[in-house]
Amino acid sequence: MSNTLIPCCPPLILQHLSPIDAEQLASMFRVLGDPSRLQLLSLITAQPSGAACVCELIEPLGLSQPTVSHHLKVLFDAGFLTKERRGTWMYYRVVPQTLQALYSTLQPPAVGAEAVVIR
Amino acid sequence: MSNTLIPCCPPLILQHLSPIDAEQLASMFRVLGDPSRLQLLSLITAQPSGAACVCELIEPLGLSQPTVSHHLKVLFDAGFLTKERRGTWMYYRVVPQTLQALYSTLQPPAVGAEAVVIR
DNA sequence: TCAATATATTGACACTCATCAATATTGAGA
DNA sequence: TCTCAATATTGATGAGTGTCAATATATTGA
Repeated sequence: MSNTLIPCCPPLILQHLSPIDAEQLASMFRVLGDPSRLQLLSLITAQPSGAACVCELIEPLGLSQPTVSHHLKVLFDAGFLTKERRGTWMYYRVVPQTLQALYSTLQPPAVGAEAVVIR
Repeated sequence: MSNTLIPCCPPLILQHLSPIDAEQLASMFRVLGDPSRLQLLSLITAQPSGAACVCELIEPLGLSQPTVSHHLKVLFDAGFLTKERRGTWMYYRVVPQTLQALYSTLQPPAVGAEAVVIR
């Protein structure tokens, strides 16, 4: 009732982080560590269709076309976006599972989380 | 049953992200975008007492003392750690609320999340 | 006050990366 | 095939940053 803890989301803990895991995880956070890329994720998500072409993203970001393409490539390579051709346009779409997986790494093992959800 | 969605965690959406919010959020992710800093958070959390002094963190990280102090300062300045003097030692402790707040920004408004949890 | 220990700061260097201009590539239509 | 529009790539540049050696600061104990 008055419990302020979200049932499925126990306190965040980074457990047994090997150097390799740390580098992998850090590389994902590094991708999100740029305001333009966060705005891209936000803008694409905000589209009614859930997808956006490059030309729709240039003006709201206030960056050059090559720079926007660069950021989209970084997001794509990291698995945050998918892309699909439609004629000359390339439509990008957010992959929610990637963000989901990312912050799952900040939580205790899924077993414990599952248990809390189920019981 | 066969629903793969976690009840309390609807698809991640970054909504209405202003340039200022984007920069603030990105700066937090940037702090986590370094493997040494992730390892520091992991190591400190793993301590039975929940706290660790600098001298305990140097050897497992394999970095120089000034570099470890530097990373601790970055984490402290961003609100991921607290510090407390005990004699000549300085003990650092993880602030779970900061990590919690960080990934809350990746989710839809709490209202929607609450609703999903309750039903 | 002095010495020893723990931590923080400074300065320098190498490396990464965000950005743009210029150019290349791709696809559609004539 | 040619042209045009949309996107991607290349190369260059400047800003940021992770790292260390050297040094400074702070605390304890004699």
